[in-house]
Amino acid sequence: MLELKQIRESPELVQTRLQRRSAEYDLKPILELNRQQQELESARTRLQARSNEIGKLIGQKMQAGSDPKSPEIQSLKEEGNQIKTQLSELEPQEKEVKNKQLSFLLSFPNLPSESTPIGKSEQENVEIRRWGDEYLPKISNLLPHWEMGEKLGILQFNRAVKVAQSRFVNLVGAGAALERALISFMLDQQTAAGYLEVMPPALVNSQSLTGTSQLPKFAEESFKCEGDDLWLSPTAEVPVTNLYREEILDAASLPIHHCAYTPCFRREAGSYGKDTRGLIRLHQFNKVELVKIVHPETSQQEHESLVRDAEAILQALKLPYRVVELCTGDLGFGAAKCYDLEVWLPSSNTYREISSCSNFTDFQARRAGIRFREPGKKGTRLAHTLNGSGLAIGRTMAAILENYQQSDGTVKIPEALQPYLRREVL
RNA sequence: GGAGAGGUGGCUGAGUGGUCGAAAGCGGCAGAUUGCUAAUCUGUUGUACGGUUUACACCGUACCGAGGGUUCGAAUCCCUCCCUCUCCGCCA
Repeated sequence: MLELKQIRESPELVQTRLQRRSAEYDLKPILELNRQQQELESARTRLQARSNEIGKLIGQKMQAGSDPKSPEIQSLKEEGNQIKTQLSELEPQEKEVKNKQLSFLLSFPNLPSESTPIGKSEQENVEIRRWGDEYLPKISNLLPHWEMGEKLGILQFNRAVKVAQSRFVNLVGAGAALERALISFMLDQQTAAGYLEVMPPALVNSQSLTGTSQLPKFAEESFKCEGDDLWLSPTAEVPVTNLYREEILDAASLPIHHCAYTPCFRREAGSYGKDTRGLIRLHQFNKVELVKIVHPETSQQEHESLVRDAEAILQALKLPYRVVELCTGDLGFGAAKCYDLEVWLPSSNTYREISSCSNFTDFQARRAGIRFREPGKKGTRLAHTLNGSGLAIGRTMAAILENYQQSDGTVKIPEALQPYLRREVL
C-alpha cells in the first residue's frame, strides 16, 4: 500500500513512477475521494467534540445533584440528540468514502525503485550475471525431466491426477526421498547462513493475504476453503511475513531473517496450456523461502545478500543459472525491485525462473502494520520486508533430472546432495 | 461437538453507565542521591488520523478482542462474530 499522505502531497511524483509500470493507474479519483473524506471527517470530529462536551456537562451536573428533569439538562439532552441525528447522516457517508478510498489504495502497486530498469514486459528484463556455463550438460538427446522421472519410476503424474486433478504429482521412492533431501539441504544451508527456521501454518486468513498484497487483487490465484476465512497459502511469504503483522518491534531485534519450508498452493488460473507437463507449474509444490524484515536503511544491502543466499544453493548444486533484474513492466505488484534466478532447463533450451527475490520496501509493512521503534526516538517507523525463494523444490528437482543426465541413461546426484540422499545416481 | 469461564496499556491486574486513555504494581525512560556493582527517592511513560506551530510543543477525534445496538454519555448494558482457558466427547 502506498502512503496516502505521499499521494496527496506529491501526486505528480507518484503518478510518474506508477506510469513506469503501465499507463493504467490514475490518481485523480483517489485525490478527490481523499478531499471528500477529509471534509466529512472534520465535520464529524467537530460534532463529536461538542457531543463529548455535552456528555461531560450533564455528568458534572448530575453528580452535583441536579434534577435530571431540569430544563437545563433537558435542553442539553435535546442538543445531544440533534447531534446524534446529524452524525447518523454523516457517518455512513464518511464510511463509504473511506471504503472507496481504501479499495483504490489497495489496488495501486508499489512504486518501482529508481534503479529498476524501465520496460514494458519480460522482454526488457536485464540479465545481471550468469553462472556455471562449465556445468552445462554435454550430452545430446536429453530427456525432459518428466520423461526421465517416469522412466526412473520416481514421478507419477497420472495417478496424482486420479487423486486430485491435473497439475499434481506423486513422488515415489527415490523421487520422494530426493524432494525431502532437497528440503533438508536447503534448510541446512540457509540456517547456516543465519536464517532462523520457522514452520508456519499452511492455511492463512484473508487479513494475512491482504497484508502481503495477494488480496484483494489476486483472489482467483489462491484456493479458498469453503466455510472458513482460510486459504491455502500460495507461498511462505504470506504466513512468515504475517507472523509480525500489527507488531511494533524493537529496532534491536532487526534484521529478522527467517527461512521456512512450506507447501505452496496456486490455482494457476489463466495459465491453461502453459507448462502442462512436468514439475514446472503445479497446483501444489514445495518451497524453501527466505523472508527478511529489516530496517529501511539496510534494505538494499539486505536485498543483494538475499539474492546471494539463494544463488548459493544453485552454486552448491552446480546448476547453471542466470540472474535477471525485472523491468518495471514485469515487476510484481508489491515489489519495488526484484531479481529472478533462472536455472538452465536443457529440455526447453531456456533458463526458467527458480527463485524470485523481491524488496517490498514499506509496501507490505504498511498494509500489515509491521513497525519498529528506535530507542530515544519518538513514534514508530515502518520496517521493510523482503523475500525470495531459496529455492523452489520441484523446479530444482526438474533441473537436476535434466542437467545431471549421463550418457548411460542414469541421473547423477549432485555431490552436495549425496549425504542427504545417501546415493550417487538415480 | 457439549458444558462453563474469560478477553483491559510492554506485562500483571483494578475498574458494572458520567470529568476513564483508563487505578495500582512491574518493566522502560529521565533526574536526584548513596562508595559498594545495585538499592532508594522523584518525575515521566501507548498507537493512529486530523489541525495549529519555525520548533519544543499544543489541540481535537478514535482506540479497553472485532462489528453492530441502547443512551445526552459505554471499558462498563444488549446482540452477533472471533479468540483463549477448564471439564467432557472425538481425534493424529
